[in-house]
Amino acid sequence: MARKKVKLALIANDSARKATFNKRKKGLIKKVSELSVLCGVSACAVVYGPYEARPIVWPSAQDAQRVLARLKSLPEMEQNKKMMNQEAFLRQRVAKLREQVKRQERENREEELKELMRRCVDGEGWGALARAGVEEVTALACMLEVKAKAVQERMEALRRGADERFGKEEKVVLGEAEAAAAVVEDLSECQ
Amino acid sequence: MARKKVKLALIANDSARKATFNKRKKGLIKKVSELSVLCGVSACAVVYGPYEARPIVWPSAQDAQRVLARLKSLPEMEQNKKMMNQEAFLRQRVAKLREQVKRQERENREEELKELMRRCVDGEGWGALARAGVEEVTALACMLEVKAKAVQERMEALRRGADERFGKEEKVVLGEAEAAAAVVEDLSECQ
DNA sequence: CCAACTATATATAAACA
DNA sequence: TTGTTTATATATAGTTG
Repeated sequence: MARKKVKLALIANDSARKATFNKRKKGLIKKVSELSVLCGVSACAVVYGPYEARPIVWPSAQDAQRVLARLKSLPEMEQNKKMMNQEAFLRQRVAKLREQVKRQERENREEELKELMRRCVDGEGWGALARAGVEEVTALACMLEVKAKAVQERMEALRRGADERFGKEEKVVLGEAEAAAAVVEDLSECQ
Repeated sequence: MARKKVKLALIANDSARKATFNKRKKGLIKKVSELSVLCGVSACAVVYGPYEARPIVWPSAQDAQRVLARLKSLPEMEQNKKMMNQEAFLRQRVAKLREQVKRQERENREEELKELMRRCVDGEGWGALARAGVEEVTALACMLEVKAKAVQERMEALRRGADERFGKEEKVVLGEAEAAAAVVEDLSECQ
């Protein structure tokens, strides 16, 4: 950020990397503390340096421990169970959706639509729509609308069913499980 | 840090504080990720916002858990010294990653649609929609609606033009080409 | 390697849209 | 209010001693 723009990649030169590390670590801590003070929020940062055995932590270990406690409070079994339940539930709904969509089919126009689609994905691209006759394209538009509506309605019904099926408490727990999962995923970049 | 130097204290004005929070949260996450990449170190940040139920975490929950586990193994005295506000850091990371995923999905939407269409016309039939994931089908529905609308609008404009200019074949063809282009463009409205 | 010193790159507070 | 733009304040890469 000075004298020259630095490419966002591991700094090859060893001493340069260390120097940058120390400078930026300091700046980062400052930023965190400023955010915390200016906005009155709880915030923390942890940096495991390759040059230090222990991580630099700001502002306190208590916050980190609280986070850990929250994550731990979600039994993994519970999480997996509920996630599986949800997945199975969704699968079931998807199966119903398939039938619904099938019912919407109108055999006569099916082949027309398929033919147009075939042209769209087979070299011609979307321009195939323009090259098709006006009536054909109009029919396609109509069919697409019908199909889209059917799919969306099915999706909504799916969501309503999910809401009924899962009680409030369960939903909260589920949300927490998701949050936990998200948290777990997002930390993957930390060494 | 601009226009005027800000005193390091809680920002009294509520909206100003919120604005600053969002700006600095973003900047902090960027700094953390840069430090991590440039120096090849593990680092994370957690920000508990007063505006969000869950903390912003960077870079991922897995790393956070590892970091937290490591911190736990440290004597408490040590912890207090080195701990940073991890939860907020982690929250930020999650938000950032989600944005990236969103952007990527948006870019790929066109291809996904074509792939789905390909499956529909290549043996699987409409059941391909059902076998696709819920999110995929929902996105498809959105795209179909947008495309259908674009096509119909173009067709109407085309007909109006045709009524005015009796059988100018060339003009009509040109209009249809425009319609094709419009259809492609309008996908940006999806999610 | 550290500290200090610029020249630039970034971040961002206010002003605007 | 949310998103841009602008003018400054900060952060920091490369340099020097």
